[in-house]
Amino acid sequence: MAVPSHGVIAPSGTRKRTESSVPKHLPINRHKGDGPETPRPVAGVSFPRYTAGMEERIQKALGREAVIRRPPNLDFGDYSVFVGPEQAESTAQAIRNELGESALKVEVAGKGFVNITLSREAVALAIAEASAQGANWGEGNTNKGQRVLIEYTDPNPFKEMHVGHLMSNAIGEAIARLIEYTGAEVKRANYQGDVGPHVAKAIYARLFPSNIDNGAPWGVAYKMGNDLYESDQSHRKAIDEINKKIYDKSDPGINKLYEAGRRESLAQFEIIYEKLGMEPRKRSGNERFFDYYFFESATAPLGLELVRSHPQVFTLSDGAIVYRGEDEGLHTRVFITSQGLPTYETKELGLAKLKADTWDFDTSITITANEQKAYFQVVLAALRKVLPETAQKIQHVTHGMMRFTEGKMSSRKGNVITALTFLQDLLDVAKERANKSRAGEPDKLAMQVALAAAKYQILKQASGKDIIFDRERALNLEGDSGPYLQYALTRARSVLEKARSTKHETPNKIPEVPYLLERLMLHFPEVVARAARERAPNLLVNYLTELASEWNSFYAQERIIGGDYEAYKLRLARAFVQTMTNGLTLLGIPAPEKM
RNA sequence: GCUCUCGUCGUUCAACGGAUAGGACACCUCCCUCCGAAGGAGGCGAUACAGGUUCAAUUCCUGUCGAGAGCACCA
Repeated sequence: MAVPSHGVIAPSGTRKRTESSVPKHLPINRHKGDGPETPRPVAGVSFPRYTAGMEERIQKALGREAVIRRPPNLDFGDYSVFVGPEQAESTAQAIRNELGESALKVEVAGKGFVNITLSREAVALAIAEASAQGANWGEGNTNKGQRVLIEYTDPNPFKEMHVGHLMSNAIGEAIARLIEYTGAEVKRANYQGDVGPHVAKAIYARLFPSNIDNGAPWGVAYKMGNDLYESDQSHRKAIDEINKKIYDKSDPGINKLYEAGRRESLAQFEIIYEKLGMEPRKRSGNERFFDYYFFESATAPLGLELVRSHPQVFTLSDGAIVYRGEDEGLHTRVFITSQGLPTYETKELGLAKLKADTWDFDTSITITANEQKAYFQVVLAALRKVLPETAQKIQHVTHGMMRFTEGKMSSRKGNVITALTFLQDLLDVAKERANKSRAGEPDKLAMQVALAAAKYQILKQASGKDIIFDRERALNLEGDSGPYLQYALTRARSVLEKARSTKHETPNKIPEVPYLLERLMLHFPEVVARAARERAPNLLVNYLTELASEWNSFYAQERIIGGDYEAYKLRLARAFVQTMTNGLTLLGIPAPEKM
């Protein structure tokens, strides 16, 4: 479904380190002296999954459902669960028995919290695991065997892709990757409005050379057509005529123009998907970045068939066929106009059927702006009566709209920010920095940074809420931002690179007390699992921001190369690089080598 | 008017009914003879209002005020 004319724009940037206040200066790891030997994984032997399994082990000890979380302050421990004052002591004992030597201490605190602090060995093992598992670090199996279809982006041919589509794309792609990472088979779908009044408007503008320069982009033609449509009855009539002709393909001249416009628009979109860093799903062809491309021209007939074959579900009203949702607390919506044309609602029904016919999914997720929430509920209500088994597999995830601080923007007023201009603005700022950076290819880096800035702003917020765009803030590459994460990553990489050339013989010792950095890092798999479960990439964004902050602190305070515990600190740096790289990749944010 | 969503430092975002409400931007102090200052350390600063439920409420319920979105032939 095409994302409608959102208000426009980008978010501003801020928030980080949200999940807890990690004190930066515990009297940790200051002492010298010999720590225990680092546990080493034995080649070819899979070692116990201390971290990924930790929550499960605690859960098992509890014997019932309870929320296990990272405490608000790591002073309390590495895991915390609230069980109430009566149960606290017995629960603590059960957890002690279950965790054994993995836990340094399990204690009752406050009015019924059980706090669990991992042993030094357990933390070190988690860090070793992070590096050893490489690109698989953080993977889960909570969605193993699931087949998930996810539809997002949904730009309309003949119109421009704007920032709203960018939001849908960033959120959809991140959710797709998160769900894949937890074991599901994921197919990406893009649903596009290649028929309908907006197409007629664009074609109408193009039909008459006096209206518009024939070489103008289709997005411009659409705007022109829309203005004409609203300005005069005769234009409106003519455009309605064209709309019909597009549906029934009765006019060769229009058909030709239509085919060209559709092709040109779609090709343009693919270029943007590539810029956005999507992975090609197919080797060649014009449609490469999604597994499936669904079009309204295909869903319309399917939807019409569904509506017409269920006269008991729909009712005739003023010549139109409608669905009355009042009984379900919804409202009435038109499915077939009095002129006999299918509306968006009917096409959506057809889309549900088309999806189900195309791939046998367990779950179908659709990402749209939240202004479509009520509409979607009506469609879903109708679908439950028409295709009940498909209806129950459908989930709707909504995102807020981008709005300007100066006031509301509207596509009808023509002040929409297109996807390309938005990216270009960020790119211009990023370029200034990139040219002064250590990167070998500043242009490439600038694009990576611009993408990071854009996606971070979109993904950092809980979905469903509007994103307020403050241009100055949006273009600020400091503080809570995508580049902040990238910067932390490249500094760690830089240390590792330098360590390769300056080789020191250091004893393989580890500090007795774990650094906060490692204690934070070991939670990565759990964060990924939760973000996937809740379809909430912002949880991962928050966590990575906190992690980057902790790394920057660690880096500022601790001498790594040439310092105490050099080998262990380098191992930590390696684990951090792996965690940040995997996290950024899951979000669809580029992880540069240098910057 | 009806329905839904939302009101948290000056601004913009966190906090899955639990611990001292956490960041960033802005503002004020500090820190590059030392692995990268797109960085680090510190300071200032908030739950719209009124009730209710609960051992415990930013979170759940009711009301008031305020903001946004949706509400029949657009998508």
